[in-house]
Amino acid sequence: MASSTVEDYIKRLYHEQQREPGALVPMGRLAEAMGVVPGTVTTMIKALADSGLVDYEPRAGVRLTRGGEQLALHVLRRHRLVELFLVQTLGLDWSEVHQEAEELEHAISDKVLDRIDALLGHPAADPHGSPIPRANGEVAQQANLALSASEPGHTYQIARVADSDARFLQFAERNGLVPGATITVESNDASADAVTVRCHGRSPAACMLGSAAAARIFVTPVN
Amino acid sequence: MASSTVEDYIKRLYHEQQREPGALVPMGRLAEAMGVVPGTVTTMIKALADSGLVDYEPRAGVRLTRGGEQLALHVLRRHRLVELFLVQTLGLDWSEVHQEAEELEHAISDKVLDRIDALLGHPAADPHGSPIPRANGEVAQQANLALSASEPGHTYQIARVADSDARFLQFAERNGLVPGATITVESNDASADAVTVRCHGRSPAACMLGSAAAARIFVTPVN
DNA sequence: TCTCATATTTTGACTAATCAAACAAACCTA
DNA sequence: TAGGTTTGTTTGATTAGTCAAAATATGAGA
Repeated sequence: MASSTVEDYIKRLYHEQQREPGALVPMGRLAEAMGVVPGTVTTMIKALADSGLVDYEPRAGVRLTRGGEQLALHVLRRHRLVELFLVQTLGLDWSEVHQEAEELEHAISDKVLDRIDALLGHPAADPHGSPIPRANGEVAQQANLALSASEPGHTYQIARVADSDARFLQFAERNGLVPGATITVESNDASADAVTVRCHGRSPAACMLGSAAAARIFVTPVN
Repeated sequence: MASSTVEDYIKRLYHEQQREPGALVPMGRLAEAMGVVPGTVTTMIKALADSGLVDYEPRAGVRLTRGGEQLALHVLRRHRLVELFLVQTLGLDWSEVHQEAEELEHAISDKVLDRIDALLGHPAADPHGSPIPRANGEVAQQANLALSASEPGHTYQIARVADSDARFLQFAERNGLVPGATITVESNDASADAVTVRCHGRSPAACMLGSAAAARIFVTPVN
C-alpha cells in the first residue's frame, strides 16, 4: 500500500506532467509543488523509482511509469469523486471542497468509493469540470484551451476551472464563470494583460480577468 | 493537532477505561488493545502525559485527563457519525462500517462532520446503539447490562452491540439481535456457559449464544 | 522477609519523511 | 572557454512511531 505521502507525490507529478505530456518534470518544480526542499524530493523520487512508480533521470528530472500513472489516476478518481460528493450530497461550496478532499482521498476505501460513485450516478466530471477517471484507469481528455489564449469575438463554453484556489473559485462563481457556462470573449489584450468576457444569460455586464486568472479557466469553442 | 496515532491511543484508553470508570488502565492492557509491544506504550504515554492528555503513574497505569476525555469524545463522535452515515446514506452493512470508520474518523473535518450530522438529523446513536457524543462533549450514558448477566424469564430491549467483530455482527443481524429488538431470556446457565433468548416478533425459535458472545450485547430491562 | 514470577521501563536500533547546508554538475554569457 | 549562476544531490540531523531485548520494580507466596 502506498502511503499518503507517496500518493501525494505521484498525484502532483501527474499534475505537473499534464502541462507537457511525456516530458521530464524537473526536481525543483516538483519540490515547489510539494512544498518541500529539493533534497527531500531527490530522496523521495529515488525511493519511488526503486518501487517502479517513476522513471528517474538524475539531474534531468522524473516521469511517471505506466504503473505510476495508474496510481495517479486512482488517487485522482478518489479526489474528484469525493469533491463532487461533498458538493452534491453534503452541500459544501465548490471553493472549499478541494482542501477537504486532499485529506479524505487517502482515507477512503474502494468499497466506499464505489458506493459514492453509484450514489452520484457514475458522474463524468468533478464540480470544477475535471474528468473523473474510471475505476479501470480510463480518463476523458480534459479541455486544455486556456481562456487566456482565447480569441476576441469568439464564443466558448467553460469546461473546467482550476480548483486549488478558494478565493478565485468564489470570484468565478459570483461571475457565472462555472463549467457549462457559455461566454463570449470581448477582448484579450496581451499588452493590457487582461481578458474581458461576456457571460450569456447573465444580467451584469462583461467581467474582466487578469491573464493569470484567465489561465485557470479552460474552454471549448462553440460552433 | 493530534496525530491519528495519538487519537487512536486516546480513543482506546477511553474504551478501556469505560469498564471501570476512574480506575487506572494498566500499560499491558493498553498495549494489547493497541496491538503494540508494552515498551511502545510506555514511550507514547509519557509523551501524552507531557501534552496533558493523560495522567500517568509509573508502574501503575494511566488515565485520561479531562482534556484527554474531551479529545476521546470528539474522536468517538466522528467515528460514530461516520458509521451511521455509511449505513444510512451509502448503504453499507453494519458489520463492515467499523473498519471503514477507523480510517475516516481521522480524515474528516469539523465542517464535513457537521454536514453529516445535519443530514442524518442529529442522531443520538450509531448503528450498533452506542451513543454519539454531542459536539460540546456531552454523551448519554450507555447501557451497561450485558446479556450474559441477564435474568432468565425477564424481558429486555437490546440497546447496544459491541461493534468490532464483523462476523459476530452478521450473526447478530441474522438472528434479529439488533438495537431496539425486544427479547426474552429463556435461560442463562453459568455452567453451560450459554444464554438462550427468544426474539419477539420473529418466526424462528429461540437462539443460543455462548456467554462470550452474550457479553457483547447490552440490554435494558423492559417494565 | 526473601525470592521469584510478572509487569513495566529502558536502551539501542530501525523506517519514513523531512530540513539545513555543504557540495557538485550543468548551463549560460561574456 | 572561464566564470558565475542555477539547479540538483549528498550528508548529517531531527521527529514520530515502532520493535527486540535487557534491566528493573512490584507483589505474592513460602
